[in-house]
Amino acid sequence: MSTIKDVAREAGVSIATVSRVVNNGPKVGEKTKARVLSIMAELGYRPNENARALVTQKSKTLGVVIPDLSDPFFASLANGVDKVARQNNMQLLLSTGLITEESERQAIRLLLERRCESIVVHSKKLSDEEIIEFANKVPGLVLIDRFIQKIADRCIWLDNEEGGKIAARHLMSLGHQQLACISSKYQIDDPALRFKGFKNELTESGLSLLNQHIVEDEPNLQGGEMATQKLLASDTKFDAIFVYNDAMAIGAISTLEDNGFRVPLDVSVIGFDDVLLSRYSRPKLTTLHYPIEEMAEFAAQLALGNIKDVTAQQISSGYKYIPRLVKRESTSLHSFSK
Amino acid sequence: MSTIKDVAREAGVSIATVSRVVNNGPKVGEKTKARVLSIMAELGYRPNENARALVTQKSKTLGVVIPDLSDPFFASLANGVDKVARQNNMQLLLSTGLITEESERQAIRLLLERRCESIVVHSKKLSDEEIIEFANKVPGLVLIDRFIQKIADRCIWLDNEEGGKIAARHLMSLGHQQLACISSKYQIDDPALRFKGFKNELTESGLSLLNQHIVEDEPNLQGGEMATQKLLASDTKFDAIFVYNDAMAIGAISTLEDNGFRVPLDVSVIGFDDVLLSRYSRPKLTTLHYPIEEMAEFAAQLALGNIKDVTAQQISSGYKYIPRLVKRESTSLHSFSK
DNA sequence: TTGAAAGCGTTACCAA
DNA sequence: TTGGTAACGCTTTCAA
Repeated sequence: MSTIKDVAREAGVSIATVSRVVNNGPKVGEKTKARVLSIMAELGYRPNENARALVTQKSKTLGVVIPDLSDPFFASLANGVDKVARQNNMQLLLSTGLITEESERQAIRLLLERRCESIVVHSKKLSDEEIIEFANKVPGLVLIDRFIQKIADRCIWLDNEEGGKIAARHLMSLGHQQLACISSKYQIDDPALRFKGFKNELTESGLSLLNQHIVEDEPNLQGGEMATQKLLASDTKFDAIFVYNDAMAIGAISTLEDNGFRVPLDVSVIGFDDVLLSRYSRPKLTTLHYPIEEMAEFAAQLALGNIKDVTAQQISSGYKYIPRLVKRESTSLHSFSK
Repeated sequence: MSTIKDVAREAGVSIATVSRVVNNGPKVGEKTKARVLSIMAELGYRPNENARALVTQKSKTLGVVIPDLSDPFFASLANGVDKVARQNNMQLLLSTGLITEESERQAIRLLLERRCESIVVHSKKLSDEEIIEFANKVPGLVLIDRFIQKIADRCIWLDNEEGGKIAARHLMSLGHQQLACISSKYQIDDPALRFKGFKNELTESGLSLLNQHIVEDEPNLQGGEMATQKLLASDTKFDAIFVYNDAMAIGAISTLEDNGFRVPLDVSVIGFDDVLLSRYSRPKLTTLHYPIEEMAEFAAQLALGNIKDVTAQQISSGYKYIPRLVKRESTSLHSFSK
């Protein structure tokens, strides 16, 4: 691959001049410019970005740390960041970190070694302290899907608790009174917060959520099916289910129908996330929209320093997103005839 | 961010020594090594990969060119490449190219400028000639989902035509005789090849495919629904449908059931791709598995030069993958009672 | 308008 | 076992 020197030699000019031509620099004679340009084309010259990064101290690279791309959720996240990267003439450098503390740490380090000045981090395992440390070191590091008070102004997160409340209100507004929940068996924050909000909202309306009305399983299709079987086996009565995510919700619907229940006629089902799946299910799933791509785009802009006017609100509680209720076909007015 | 010089100064050694420590180089005194290591930790020193890339002439980066990450298909592709990158201590640099000729070209160029020596390219718009030119320039450039004879040994592609044949055989083996097709309205290679294979296989068995039995629409859920309505409206008889992709197939099932047809009892439906969706649909979709992630992993290994023994077969027709039939619930024996 | 040269942070070779 | 130094390909002053 030819270098700036080759071009300079062939064109009979100095490398400084070639550099000026490459960068559309000022003050280059029309004739020299034309000659250099033609030599560049002839040689197929392409400037070496690594060398540029070294001298200019900027990498033209937007880093993103996620477990991997196999989960559509993270693919959407990465896609949002990539969109912004492209808008800003930068490229996406992916650093996948699985879900161990050490690999998350390593993923961030690799980005730092490439002198990536803007980084969107999704991390569940690293301690608050370590993340804060990284954040202090890198002004362009931003946290997505997690809230840490000390770096609140760099956190972009979803209010899961409010999501639970919205689900509760929706179900109650339809006349449902016997609510059940299907949760994830993994004890991370998200499910806990969603059901906390859900439960609190019920309580405020004088309804209660019995323990036997909450079942747990793997957060996927099969998990949803299994959980629903447990629910049916437990012989409790319910006319609506709030499910941890869309995949489980679809599993729940499947099992309900296999057991003679019609959704939403006999039982309403509401999911969470609003992934692609929810529009493909029959009946189409009512769910809470998790605007991950939008959040990721915002996070990227924030990392790039493109967000200017920040309110006091945002400085203290970060950039909080509220899930939006998407009414489709899996919930409907409770039929009191039953 | 501190540099190797800072570490050298603080530790009272030369930068050469620090470099040796960093790279676990040979011949470094235990005591100096320990001292340097502790200074490095203290300063939070991280080697600058850009500088390294400049001097070593390797980027530790695996490039991938795709339209974007919003399509799960491309996300899987990228995920496959990323897996291999990680196994080889490299990182994924994403270059998204939309679907215009110029942006595909630009996406490849950006990767070249970063001196990415291994690149997995998905390109539909660039001409064969231009791709060959790039390939000649970069030994580590590999083409996925496309076959070009002159660089056959660097092409990883799916035999769409064979996929169509497999679908035809499956449907015929179930006793179906009145076949219909739902295709994509976009005239790219894939649908054309799939239906060509399908049709040919029918012909060989003495069955024919009438023109009014082929309808087209957008390759998504709604498109599948619309296409199916057209099919029903045309008043032709059919007992099985071969659909361009899973999304359309799910739309087809939905419309069929809305019109009183039971799948697979009255009509068998077979899709293509085997995306996540197909396992979530009811009935679960019978489809042809497109092993894109596996293909992407292989492509990445090939780009890295990790594939050694190549057969004559592969040199002449590239790395050809055959879609695999996945029997689920949307196809079944034709009931002759009807 | 052009060129010379310093410097970006490394690695790797040659001496010591 | 260590250090000095050229070189990687480029940008950016400073002079001319």
